[in-house]
Parts: sequence; C-alpha cells; structure tokens
Amino acid sequence: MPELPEVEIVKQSLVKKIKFEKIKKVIVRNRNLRFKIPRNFEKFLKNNIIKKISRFSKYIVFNLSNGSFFIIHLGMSGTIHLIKKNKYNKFTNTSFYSSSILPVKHNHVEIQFEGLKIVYNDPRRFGFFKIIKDKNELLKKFAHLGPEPFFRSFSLKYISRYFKNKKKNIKNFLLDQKFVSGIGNIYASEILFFCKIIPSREVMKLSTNECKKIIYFSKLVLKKAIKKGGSSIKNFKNTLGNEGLFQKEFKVYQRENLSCLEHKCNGKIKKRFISNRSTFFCDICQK
DNA sequence: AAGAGGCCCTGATAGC
DNA sequence: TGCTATCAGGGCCTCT
Repeated sequence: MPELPEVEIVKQSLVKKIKFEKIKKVIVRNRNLRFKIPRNFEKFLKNNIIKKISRFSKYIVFNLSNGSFFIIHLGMSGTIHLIKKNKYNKFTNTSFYSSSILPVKHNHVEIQFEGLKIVYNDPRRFGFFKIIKDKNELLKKFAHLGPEPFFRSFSLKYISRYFKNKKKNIKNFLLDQKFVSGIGNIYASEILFFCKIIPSREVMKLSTNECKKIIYFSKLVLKKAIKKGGSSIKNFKNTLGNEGLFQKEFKVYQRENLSCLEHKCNGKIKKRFISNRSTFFCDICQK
C-alpha cells in the first residue's frame, strides 16, 4: 500500500479524527514489528493528548502533549483502521483506508481514545512504531532522508550534482530514500513513463532537460495520486468507499503486455526486475 | 564509496 | 485437493 500519497491520505484522515484526542489506553498484541515495540510503549503514550499529526516521507509523526513524539511507518502491508463506538457504546467498524472491514488477524496495536480507537493491522510486520524523545532525536531520525519531491531543495542543481559520475540507473535512484524520499515502487515506474525515460538509464547520462522532467513529473504524479486518494492495490473484498482511485490511472504499473497509453505509440508495456523490484515501462516511447 | 543482493514476514495466486 | 514456487506498495544490513 503505502508510498508518500497513501501515507498522506492516512495522515489526513487521522488529523480529522484523532487530533486533540486524549489517549486512554494502548494495547499491544504483538511487539515483533520491524523493530520491537518497547515494553514501556503503552505507559509512555497513555494520558497524552495528540497535539499534532504530520507526515514526512512515508512516516506519520504524532506530537504528544508531554513534548515527545511517536512515529509510525506502514512498511509494505500496514493499515490503520478507525473503530467508533456506536450509541450503545460498542465499537463498530469503519476505516480510513483500504478496507472498511477490520481484518480478523494481525491487529497488532490498538490506541483507544474517548469514543473511538485506531487499530494498526500489518500481516507482514514490516511496519513499525517508534517513540522519539524530543525534537533533536526526531531530526536525527530523519537526517538520512533526502528531500521530498515537493521540496524546493529537490532542484536541478541538487540532482545534477547527485547524478554526476553515478552509474546506477534512474529507477534505483527514485527508490533511494537518501536521494529523494517518498517515492516507492509504483510511482517510480509511473513517473519515468511521463518523463519518457527508460528505467534502466544510467543517471550520469541524463540530459538537463530530462533532469527537469524528473523534478516536474515526480511532483505531478504524487500530487495527482494524493488528489485521487492514493492507490489501492490488492484490495480486501467488501471494500465500501474510502479506497484510493489512483490505480485506475496507472499508465504502466501492472500493465504488462497491454498497449502503451502514450498517444500514437504502438508499444506494449514490458515488465523487468530491477534490483529485485518489478518495473514497468514502454521500450518504444521511453528512451 | 558506490552498488548489488539478501533478508525480515505472511498471504494470494499460479502451476503441477 | 494439496503441495511448492513466486511475488507483493519498504528499508536495513552486509559484502565486494
């Protein structure tokens, strides 16, 4: 599920529903996420008010009333579900994203507020929660991450300097969070299609104009995806509303052997593995 | 230093 | 039906 646009959608929903709410109770059913959830996690969060919810790259950041933070990363398969109490004071299922039905298995973390709770579900457990003591530690945690495509610092100067004498291909660079943060495997293929650059191109051979396109279309594709509510791949069945719509707009991702959607291009979309990740492109109009 | 590859984990699907 | 193999939207670590 989650690249920058999907995480942004989750964040926006969380802002609407739990900003300024007080944490009443925390239940951890499985501590073994990507990083082990520490023993003091529940106690640390309890009685704090969520003062602010923001996003950086693919991380959701919660400011707590005690001056500390906690961050959530959704990994490959993490989803956050909102459960509300009905008028009989019982919890009923609705959701923020991806599925309106709370799955039966893999509900690892539950954070309860007055009248509602959020449930973190993650079959593959590549996601994680982390307590961050203060602002300094937060900055340190994100220090290794490059700019988001939306940042001014993601400039022509920045990327030309970065690409100089580098032999790695452009697809790998778009996935490299040290270079640019927030792009994942779906949007990397999509962005390169718009740029008309083949994913295997060595970055040192990119022209100035192509670098400009990378900046422009990285912003454009992500913005459009956010507008459409993100992408919902492999939806759970019984999805009612709330799922993203951007997957309907994919030009290349998961379109192997289908016709290229570029105007007047007769190509068929190809699928190749680039450093073990599936990559989609048209080898006629992308060069 | 840069780049390639393995690994963490479960579930869905394809092929026999 | 039931097995096995492969693949899935991420990122960290190790090795060369």
